[in-house]
Amino acid sequence: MSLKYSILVAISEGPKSGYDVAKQFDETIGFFWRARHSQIYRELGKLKEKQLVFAEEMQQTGKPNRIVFTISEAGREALLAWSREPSQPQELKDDFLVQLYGIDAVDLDALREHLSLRLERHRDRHAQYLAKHKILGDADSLSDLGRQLALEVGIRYENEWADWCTQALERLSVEAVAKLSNVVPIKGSRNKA
Amino acid sequence: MSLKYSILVAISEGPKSGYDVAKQFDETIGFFWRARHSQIYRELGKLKEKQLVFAEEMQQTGKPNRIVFTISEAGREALLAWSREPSQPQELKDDFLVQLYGIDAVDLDALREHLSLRLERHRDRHAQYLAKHKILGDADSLSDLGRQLALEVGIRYENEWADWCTQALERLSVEAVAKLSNVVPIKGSRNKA
DNA sequence: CGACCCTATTCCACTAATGGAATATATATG
DNA sequence: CATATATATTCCATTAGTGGAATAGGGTCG
Repeated sequence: MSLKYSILVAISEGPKSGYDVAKQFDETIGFFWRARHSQIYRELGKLKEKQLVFAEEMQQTGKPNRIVFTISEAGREALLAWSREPSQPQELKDDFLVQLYGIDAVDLDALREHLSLRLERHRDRHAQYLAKHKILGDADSLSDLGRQLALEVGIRYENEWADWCTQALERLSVEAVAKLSNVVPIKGSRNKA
Repeated sequence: MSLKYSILVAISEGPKSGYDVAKQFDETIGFFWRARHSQIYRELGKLKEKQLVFAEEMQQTGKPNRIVFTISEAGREALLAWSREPSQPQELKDDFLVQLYGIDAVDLDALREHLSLRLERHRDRHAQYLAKHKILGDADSLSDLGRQLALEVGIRYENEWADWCTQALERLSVEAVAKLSNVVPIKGSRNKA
């Protein structure tokens, strides 16, 4: 529900075109709320209709005209109102965990491969967040502090996942699983064999 | 995209009615993939159409007839195929982080309140996952190991969030912020004041 | 005995998000 | 010169998810 507000936050920092917002989503806000440019433009249209932003068309040649959006007083109020109602924490929602849950019905080798891929990816992301965090340095303003804290969620998140992947790879290794399988076949009362 | 497969996983354990699946979602799979019963019934219908499950109506009096779904061979294959293609890790996507990012445009007191609420909630969830994990004991079968690993993601996730909330509450406390604000107003070139 | 929860499913209106095609020009890179 | 990249927006088809009403008889608790 808050793509709308994510965009409003972006514009609250200063007037921006759809293109600018999309760029900012790629670089910063998108860490916490991803969106395609098509979504952004559509949402921007709605914000304009509701008069939370106003639009100004800048003449350009060669490219389509730039439409610059500025937040309105109503927009600022909407942002405040939004921040006052509690938001739902993101639920864990992941194919991969479902696959683990149903591990008996699934291709174990594939799972291991996916684990390695994820490990890499989480490490990358972790490094990315860390770099952004470093740039902020010691937060000496409230707005830096906010961004820092937000990034720290990202850092923790990716770090835990990476760590978990490493563990999971060990505990699901061929050798580790072989040790298990020897013990269970008696108990394993699944519908197959 | 994988509500479909989450349901298929549930049914792969043994024949179940929509109601059974919904219950299981409340208790276990739903930790990793939430869904309303209305979604489940709809998806079940689609699975049946695609012949990944077959349905058998059990006569009952008093209540609507129970429709029991059993996985088909095609269903098992679909599950395998699904597990072979890599899944996208869940993106961090959270209103709260966006609010932090836009902290200047937002109600700070409200933010603090929400942080406390979240802290509680994450602690609750953490305890919940931990309890489920304990029940599994030392995983002595592959399927237990899978479930254990899945739960461990939940445990880590909730734990990190709880930890972060605690930190954030300190660093966003009135006193902490007061110290900041004294330093910055010169630099703060926001559009207000 | 009334209130409420459990079993069990169907249906529907709605909002949100995905993802990519289409269009058009300037500038930079090799 | 060709190719790619950056600027800038519009449109659209589709999937996924939310949330709650409607129906209906059974059992449980005080």
